[in-house]
Amino acid sequence: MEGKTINLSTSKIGVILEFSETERGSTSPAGSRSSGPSLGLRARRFDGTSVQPAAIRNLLSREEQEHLLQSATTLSYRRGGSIVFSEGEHAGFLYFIEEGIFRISRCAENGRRQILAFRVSGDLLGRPENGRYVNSAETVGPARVYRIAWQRMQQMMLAEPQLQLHLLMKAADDFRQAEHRIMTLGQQNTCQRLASFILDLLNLPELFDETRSLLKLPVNRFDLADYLGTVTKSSERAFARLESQGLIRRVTSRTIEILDIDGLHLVQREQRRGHH
Amino acid sequence: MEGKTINLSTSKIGVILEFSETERGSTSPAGSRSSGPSLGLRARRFDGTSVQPAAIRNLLSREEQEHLLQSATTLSYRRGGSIVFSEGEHAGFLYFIEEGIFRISRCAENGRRQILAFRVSGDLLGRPENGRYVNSAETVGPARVYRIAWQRMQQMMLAEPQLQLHLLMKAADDFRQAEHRIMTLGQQNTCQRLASFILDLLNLPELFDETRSLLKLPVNRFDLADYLGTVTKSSERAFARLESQGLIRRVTSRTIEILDIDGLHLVQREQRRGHH
DNA sequence: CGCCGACTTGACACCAATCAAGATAAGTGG
DNA sequence: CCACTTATCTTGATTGGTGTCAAGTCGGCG
Repeated sequence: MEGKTINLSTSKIGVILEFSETERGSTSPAGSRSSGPSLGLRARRFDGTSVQPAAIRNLLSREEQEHLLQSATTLSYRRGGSIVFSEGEHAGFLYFIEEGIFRISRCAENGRRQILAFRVSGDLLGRPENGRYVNSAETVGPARVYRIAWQRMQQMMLAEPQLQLHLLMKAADDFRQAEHRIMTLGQQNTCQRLASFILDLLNLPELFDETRSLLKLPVNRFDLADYLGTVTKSSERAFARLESQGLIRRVTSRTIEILDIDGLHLVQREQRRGHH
Repeated sequence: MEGKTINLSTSKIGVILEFSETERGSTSPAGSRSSGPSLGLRARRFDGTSVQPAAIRNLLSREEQEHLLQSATTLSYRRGGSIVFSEGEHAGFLYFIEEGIFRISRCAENGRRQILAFRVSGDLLGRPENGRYVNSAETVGPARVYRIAWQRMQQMMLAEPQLQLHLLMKAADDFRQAEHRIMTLGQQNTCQRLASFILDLLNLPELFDETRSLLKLPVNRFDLADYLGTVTKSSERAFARLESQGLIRRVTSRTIEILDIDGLHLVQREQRRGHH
């Protein structure tokens, strides 16, 4: 499960681990699983919020980043469904996403899984709570991260106030995204949530072929349902509804053609219950 | 609307403003309004998560806190429904809650209001996004805050890394609470959400008279519905259901008797759809 | 007393979850 | 290369939950 040494384009890293797919990535009774294409995501927001990525990424100078990365280890994941860390584990590391999509999930007391968020390049994984991870992180397709021990991280934060500020803004950033999700889950029905999800994905150039208006869905139906807070049947119905309204067209199960972006925005704005 | 000078127990502050109630606190078409009793909340988490408040509050030494507060202005609100700041305004200040409950809300594009969170003593209000507030903050009953200009705050953060760390942990704290809400809104039906809300409130000694098992609800039905992501009718139905199951008893509209805490926990754990 | 706001409830239509079962695609071994 | 297995995607029928509209009740206040 480890050993192969490769070069990371943005920095020189010591130890490199290479993960092969070892197990099913899902803790859900639904038995979710993800596998996707090779994705090279940019540091663009997953949700629709307008944040200048550069302003956040450039909080650290080139040298500081290099310095930070000298304490880091790179992990590569070949496939989707690989577990980065699991809910309840001792939180040893902070992870920086270099490439790929990750799903952040948590199991409710009744056993149902909720996908709290998807994370993309430039995002952080693994904030601890009382020394333990409270969420699980798994890959959705091939991915690469580098990680730093939290212990080391804390030392560096004390020495480098800028690094703290970086983390602060990242946390605030994730917080805004979480608020966005609260709005979606609190006010929109399944169909609207799906429309919101699609519109979010359109912001990722790696998934959206703008010339042909084709969107590649990075997740399967189980993951999608667990993200939208519903079941596969309902998300399926939502697809059917959007298609019947002529807003999208299902090409394959993982590819949809976007026919009417403005229409999708209108769906979002509707009152929760049909049309009034 | 201003002028009266009083003493703040924890520090000496220069300018003191006293707010009288000036307007309806709601931007919702539902026309929500809150008024409550005088509440002196401790720095205890609103939701059920276990966080050591002391560990967070004591990040700053007594002297540092005093120093921080010398740049602060205290605002007092006599009643609920007072606007601290509104969504879209220029974000001039960071607010520290000294006493009282606040609701954090945002208007969706369709005009519906969502209450994202309630905030209590020890929490922060007014994180900006691109220089503007993205949420509105209003009082829920009498309250007192002190505020510091963000410009001043940034200066002090550069000089005091510990202050940054304090804010970082606060942001992470709010983030955890937001994740908790995502779980609730994504997986639970209205009845379960109400049970969760009630269980959260039981942690606030100011609202829960443990000896008589009486809980004072700090919000009206409109606020409650906007918090649970539903309408008054449904939250009312949820009350009726919990009452018919013998878990609570409605004494007045703002007071309920808690009959079976364990039963409320069981309701939370149910599958979303009834009983299976 | 009568107004007014907030709380409560009923009737109805629609949405969503559950249980199933069929259809499609992908991977596997002969 | 084809038949088989397997996983995933898709689709009905039923039942219960939820939003909308509307009407009625309670309590405070002038």
